[in-house]
Amino acid sequence: MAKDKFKISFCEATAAAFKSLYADKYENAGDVQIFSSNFIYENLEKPKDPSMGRFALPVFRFGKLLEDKPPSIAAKVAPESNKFLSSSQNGPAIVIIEAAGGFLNARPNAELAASSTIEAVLAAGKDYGNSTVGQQRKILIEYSSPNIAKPFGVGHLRSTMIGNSLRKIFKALDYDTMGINFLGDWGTQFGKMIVAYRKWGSEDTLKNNSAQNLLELYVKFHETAKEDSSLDDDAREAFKKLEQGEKSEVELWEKFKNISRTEFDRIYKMLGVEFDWVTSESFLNDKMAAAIESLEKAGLTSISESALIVDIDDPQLPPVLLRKADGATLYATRDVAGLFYRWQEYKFYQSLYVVGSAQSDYFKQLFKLIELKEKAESLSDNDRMSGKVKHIEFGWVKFGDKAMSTRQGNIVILEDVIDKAAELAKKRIKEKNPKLKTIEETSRIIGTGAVIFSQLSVRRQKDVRFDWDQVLNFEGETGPYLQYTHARLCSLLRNYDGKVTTDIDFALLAGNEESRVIDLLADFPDTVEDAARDYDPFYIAAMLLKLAGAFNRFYQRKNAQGKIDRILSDNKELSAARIALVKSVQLVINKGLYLLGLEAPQEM
RNA sequence: GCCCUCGUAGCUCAGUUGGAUAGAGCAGUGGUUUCCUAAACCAAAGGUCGCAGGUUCAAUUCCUGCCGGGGGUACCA
Repeated sequence: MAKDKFKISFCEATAAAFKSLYADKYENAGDVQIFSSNFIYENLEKPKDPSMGRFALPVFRFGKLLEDKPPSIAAKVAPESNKFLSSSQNGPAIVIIEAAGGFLNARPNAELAASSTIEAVLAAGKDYGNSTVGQQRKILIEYSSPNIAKPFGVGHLRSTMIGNSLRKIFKALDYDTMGINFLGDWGTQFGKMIVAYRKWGSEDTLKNNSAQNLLELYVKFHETAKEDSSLDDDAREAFKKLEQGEKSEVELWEKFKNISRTEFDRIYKMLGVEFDWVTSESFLNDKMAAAIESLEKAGLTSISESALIVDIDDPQLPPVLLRKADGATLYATRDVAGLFYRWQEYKFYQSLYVVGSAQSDYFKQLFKLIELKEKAESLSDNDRMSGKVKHIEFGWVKFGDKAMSTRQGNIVILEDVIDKAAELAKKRIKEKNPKLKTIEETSRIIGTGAVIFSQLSVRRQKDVRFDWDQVLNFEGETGPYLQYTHARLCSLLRNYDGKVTTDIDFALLAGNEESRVIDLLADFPDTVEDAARDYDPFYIAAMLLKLAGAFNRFYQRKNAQGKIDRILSDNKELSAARIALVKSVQLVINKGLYLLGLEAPQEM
């Protein structure tokens, strides 16, 4: 929670009330617990129901200390605190405190909350929600990282969008952020592709719609290999040749790679996803030997079943394989080399790997390996990356009741989904707003917005179901709902013929609906920090939905006559006050959508 | 077998370090537009929080066991 003046006043007032009401207990206990305003501050909570107040102090746990019953404590302290508040200030009390059972609920003075919040938002503008907590510390975020020679499926979307959003969030908090796309362009799978291509493919396979053709080859390989395991041996052999630099294998590999790269670039552009560094596994080919050597030097390696391994001293985890029995390397070999390389190169504050939870054991292995190595080298804390590298895991994208798996061909092509969503959006625009000039562009924005938001509106750790009906529904808790609300706010701003200013009567914004909107606006900076702390953009998505809902209720509020209480009316003073709130909401929704990686249309 | 993870309304999900009558959206029901964009808003309806114990003033939240889904478990990435 942000240190705002409302909370500070509340804490000082209640601490004073406790001291005077329970003077004998205070004498014995001293300046601890509820007698300390700092302690109270740390124990503030947010009520479940916003109508109960903006923040609250539960007093249950102080029953023993005060030898009093919680409801009785609250009932005594509330009026005493209020008395303290009104006597210590001239003018109206800054917060009003109410007892409710064992809780002390606090409601900031609506007019003061409106002025401090709206002034803060409008002064900061697009920078509202930013902070300097990052202090330019280096943070690496690896995300997306699809495998070459496979199509970009909905399954890749989760990592891509979570990472893309985290990159923006950390940038907003002034971290020196580096988004990394680590393409899978090496490994036995390319042996498989080469074998499959030679068996069933031709030049044509690489021409039209070739990414799709590559997928078919890949799936066919796995289907056939189930019956005939000699194919797997062939694949290992082909990869070994590739790794040894055999010309015909390398040529094929490069063709696969180029096809995929072109495809990926197009998709990232469509999604608005950015990276600061696009690298790949093969980039590390010449760095693996040194990595292995350093592990050997640290005395960590051994030979087991003719493979080179690091036994990581953990009964729960298997050893890390660095070299297979046939001498070829593995993904882990490259990842380890990559870890060392990035640490050496960037000396990061943190390095994040946005990768599915299926690989959580694997990351535990890697981190353990680092820990052992740095211990063996007896590095100083400053020189250790141990503890700075994190696996940001997330749940599966499920399709039907199965996890999406390229190998089983259970995959939905991302582009198909976006196309379908955009098409539907276009249809809706033609019905609702046929005069819109930018139909094509706007329907694209809405379609991608729907798809992206579907990935961010569930907590990171949980599986997310891909369901056509849900993705193509633009109502309720969806990206298009937020975008629509934004367009509506922009429309109000267009219709207002004055200038937006904070030179207004904030008392006109003291209604319940307005106060709810204002509370949420005030929470936004905290929400951004929460999202960074838990590496989960979901917090922002959830907050925006609440904000949009709160605004829409305000927008459609009816007066006593049952008519809409319009934001813009003949009452100039009222319109000026309301438009300042409108502008604030528009800025925050715009910023929030940006941090999530969605575009915010002006009109739709 | 062992390890990890999840189990909340018909469906999809929230529920912050334990706290106030467990909240939204979708679907379904009823309503709101002389139109500041109805992709919206309002109302009613819908729940033994997987099951059983335990810790606590207080458990959906923490601990143990069981049941059920998913994942992982050295030469895939």
